[in-house]
Amino acid sequence: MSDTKEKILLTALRLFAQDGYEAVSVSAIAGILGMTKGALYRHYKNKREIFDRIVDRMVQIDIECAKKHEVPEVTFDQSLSAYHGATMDKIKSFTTSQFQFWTENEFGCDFRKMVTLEQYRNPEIADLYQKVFANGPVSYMEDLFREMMAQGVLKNSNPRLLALDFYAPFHLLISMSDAPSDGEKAIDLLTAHINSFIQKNAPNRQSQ
Amino acid sequence: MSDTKEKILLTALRLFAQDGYEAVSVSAIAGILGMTKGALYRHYKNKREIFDRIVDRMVQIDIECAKKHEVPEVTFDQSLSAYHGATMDKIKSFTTSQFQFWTENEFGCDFRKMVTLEQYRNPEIADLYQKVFANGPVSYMEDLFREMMAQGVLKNSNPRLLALDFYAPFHLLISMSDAPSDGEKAIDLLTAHINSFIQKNAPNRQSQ
DNA sequence: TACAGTAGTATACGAACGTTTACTTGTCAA
DNA sequence: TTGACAAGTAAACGTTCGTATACTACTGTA
Repeated sequence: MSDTKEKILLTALRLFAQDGYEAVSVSAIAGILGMTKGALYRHYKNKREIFDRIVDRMVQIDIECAKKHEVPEVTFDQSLSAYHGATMDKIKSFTTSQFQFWTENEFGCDFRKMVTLEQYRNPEIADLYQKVFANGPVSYMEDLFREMMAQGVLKNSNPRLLALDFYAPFHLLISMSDAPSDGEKAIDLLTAHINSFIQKNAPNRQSQ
Repeated sequence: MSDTKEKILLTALRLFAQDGYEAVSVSAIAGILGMTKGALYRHYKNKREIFDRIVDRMVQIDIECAKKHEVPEVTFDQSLSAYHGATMDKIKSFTTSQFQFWTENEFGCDFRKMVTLEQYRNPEIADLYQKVFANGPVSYMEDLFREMMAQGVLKNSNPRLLALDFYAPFHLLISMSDAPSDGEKAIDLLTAHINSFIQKNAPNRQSQ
């Protein structure tokens, strides 16, 4: 059936991520797939629709991902320091899997680049960029950390500043992963950062 | 004399920063300046040359900036904690002035955006992006911190990790500053981050 | 077997692209 | 006063753009 439609979407995304929407021609997309641009219009009504379907796809992936990582409440009693460890482990595994998605998964990586390239000419994409890669994660972590502080599973400090300290290296290491040879693996630096963060911000032990 | 040539350069940069090089037409640049595109070719031999001259200009600004901020050696004896404070104050003022350049100065801000948009299709620009905004600053801070640790004016730890912790919020806050309304000012968060960083990483006092 | 629908090609459309050319000014020194 | 030069316009060049149309081949079903 519509295997072609999917190939068009992925090929277009790959090109949009490298050159930007405007710099990619419909002929180029079709050419890579060994067809003429006329055929492409059987599957999408115009070039813009391909872009929109890509964004739709990402939104759908994001919703599924959020559903999967919905924080299931820890119901049984634990000591604070164990709770800190458990929560932080969850944050750590979620963070590293997100990092791999944005740097190693083809769709994630290309989508991120495409959004990066379109953010300054398209206000909707600018919002999306902030929501997914900048303001959004910081505010999310800020709320999370504030709650953890209130519950005493995180050392008290400025939650927004702490969120910035936690998330910013994630953001920077993604950018650095776009360079061809990085020497040290970005993912190793990320886990080192998270481990150091966890250790530094554990609450003063009052049990165990 | 060549006031027009300068206006062309700045106008082109503004458009390149918003839409990307390919999406900007020569006619658009000329149109904004109230001239026809034919006139533009009196000043630049083609579109690409405008781009190259912009990069040249940035390189020149960078060289001048580096010359101005050449670290003049502190010659007179100081206690370690005072030395830490003095060095960190220098880093702090340099960092905030750099931040303002990339976010508030028109040339700096537009150039940053332009490089961001061109990094995935132009290997030279990719190198430039890494050198100026990612790998470069981290490696620079790493060397600086390593030296400071050796001199005992900074608490011992992993210098690369520390460089990441210091620089990443700078990098992220620049991205966040591109969003129209930020609520809290990015520059205030940056100085809060730096202050917190200085306080956390001061060496254990052994004098004063 | 006839036919409707799908997915493709080939081609054409007008517009816009980067670039070049021929021509018109204004300015200033010989 | 003349003439070279600098800086501009208007128009055209060949190409490519996104999109539309007419037509063809294949496929499954009535």
